[in-house]
Amino acid sequence: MLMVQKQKVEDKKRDLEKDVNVSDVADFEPPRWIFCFRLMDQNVVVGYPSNPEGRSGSCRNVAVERPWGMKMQSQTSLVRTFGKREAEQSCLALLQACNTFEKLTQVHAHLLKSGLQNNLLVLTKFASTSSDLNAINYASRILLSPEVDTPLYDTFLYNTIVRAYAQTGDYKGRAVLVYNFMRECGVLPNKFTYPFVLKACAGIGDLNLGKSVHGSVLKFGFDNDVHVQNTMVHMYCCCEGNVEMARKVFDEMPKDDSVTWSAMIGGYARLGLSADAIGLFRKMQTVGVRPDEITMISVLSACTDLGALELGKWVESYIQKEKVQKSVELCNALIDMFAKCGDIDRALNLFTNMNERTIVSWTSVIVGLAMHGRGLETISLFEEMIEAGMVPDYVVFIGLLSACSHSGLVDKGKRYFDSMAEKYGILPKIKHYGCMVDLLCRAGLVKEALEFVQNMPMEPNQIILRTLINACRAHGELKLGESITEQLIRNEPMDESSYVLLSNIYAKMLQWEKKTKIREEMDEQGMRKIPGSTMIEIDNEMYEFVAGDKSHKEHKEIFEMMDEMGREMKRAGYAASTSEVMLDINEEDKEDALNRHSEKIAIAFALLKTPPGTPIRLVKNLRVCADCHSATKFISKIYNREIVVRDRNRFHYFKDGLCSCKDFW
DNA sequence: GTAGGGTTAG
Repeated sequence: MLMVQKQKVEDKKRDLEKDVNVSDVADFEPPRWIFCFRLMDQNVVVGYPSNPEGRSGSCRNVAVERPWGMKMQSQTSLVRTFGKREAEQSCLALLQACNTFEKLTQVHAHLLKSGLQNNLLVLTKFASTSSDLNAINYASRILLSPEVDTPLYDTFLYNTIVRAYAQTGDYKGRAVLVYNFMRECGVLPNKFTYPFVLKACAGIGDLNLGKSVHGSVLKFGFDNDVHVQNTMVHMYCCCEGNVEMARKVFDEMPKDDSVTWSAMIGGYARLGLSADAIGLFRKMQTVGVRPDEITMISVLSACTDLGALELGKWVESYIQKEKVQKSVELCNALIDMFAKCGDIDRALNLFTNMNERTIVSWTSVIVGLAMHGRGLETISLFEEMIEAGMVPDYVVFIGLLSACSHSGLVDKGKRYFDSMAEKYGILPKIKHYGCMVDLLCRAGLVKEALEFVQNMPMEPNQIILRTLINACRAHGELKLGESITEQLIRNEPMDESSYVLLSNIYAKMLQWEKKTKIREEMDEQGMRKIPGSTMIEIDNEMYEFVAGDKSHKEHKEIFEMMDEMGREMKRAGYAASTSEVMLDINEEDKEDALNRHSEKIAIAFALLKTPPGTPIRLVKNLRVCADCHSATKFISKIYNREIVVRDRNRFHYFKDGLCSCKDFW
């Protein structure tokens, strides 16, 4: 008679929806050994199926409860009836049925009152499955209290708490504390403890603890456990400056699997060592380890970083061919890759054909469109997203605001910024303020931008100050720029980019002595300007050029090509924009310096290496300079080539002497 | 009860 049909439960659930307490319990998804639970005169009955051996088909009431006015069988009688494990499971069922921390404490108090003492197994299990920090704290407080004696489950219990904290966003440090406490109590870690605590170390970048855990792993001989070592690789990759150590662990592992390779490839990719990531992926294939979906996501992220569209396309076909499972996340990575490697239409195409989209899918296309300067499309896509019932998060607003900024949509940007808090309840973070400063600065509203910064609820960061300084330089507010830069250098005296900014301002003010002094100071401190570089992919190989680069074996031919380009451009009416050159040299030398920019070298190389009419794709590490921008426009017309340039923050499509950015960048 | 992944202003 306790065989309640599913339909009946559903009906009851619906009837009782108004009653918060009961429906909370009814929402509970029962573990598999509990086959039914039903609501009977407002009592909750947890029923068991026939036991695994197939004895007795009847179910017994293990816990009968009037909503939150508890009437429980005592633990001893539960144990007598069902054995220890089942008794614990029934407690767990009740605790899991609490979907709020408040309910948890209530139920736990009742359990204690009914003689079901501190059931640590149940509590820690609850904490580990809960994302509620309060629940984890509550359980760990009990576990760590001195009067608790946990002879049976020592390591397991600690593992559970360490794991729960390791999975939190901001409290991974507590996982480390619990681990330390566990060691102090003389509880030995096992092979499951290490991945948890290493993950926490990785999350907070605690290299010292990571190393000491590594020592402990060696001491107890867990260094032949592939799971432990995989997390070790991950940990070293996440702790700054220790890729070499990660690689050492990786190289010395007696056996590895796709996870090991993913950890190492992903580590390289996250650190921006994209060429290493791709190289290791190629090695992985020669070794014969089958890459999985997650490997492919890391590889795609490396392609995205390099702007390696051809390689990215190859990865896509590889995914098809090898039938790698195409999850939403993998699709998102593909969309991001195509968008950032310059094939935004392919990205849009993939996006439209997805049957399930997450906020990340939307964000990827929105950011992609923003990078391509397609501001109005970005906005309509955002509106479409809202209509589709997606809840916007703070990341998508960064994409949206930067779209407004790249397309000069000042009023729209301001409106969306205000709507964040008003309409969507998202408090703008410093990055959103940064977007707004950028928006105002690009539109030439330097004074308004300054006012905006002064009225911000937080202190401006270095990025915002730099945006202001660049705007001051571009719009002739040199004195103001100088004073902000000096402030910037006082804040962070060891950052070379501030010195570069200041020296650029002095160049523009024609104050060569001050500029030389800055350069000397930089030399004294051993600082160097980041050299501008341009990358190009030809026949699946990436080539990188810096200004005046003669490292390529065909540099003679390349420079001849550049001379020819220069002659053709002059004939077509090109004049070098020497005002951007920040060197104290004469006009002729300035022109020469411009001609040797890495972008022009890469274009000359591409003209030599690719058949007429094929598009040229370039990836720069800095923003494209005014002279290269103008020169590239000329070249696109003279040589009848589509030239796609991804610079530090957006795409430029050069065709027939025009650029898609409409000279606004 | 075990590991590994993606989106973020200049």
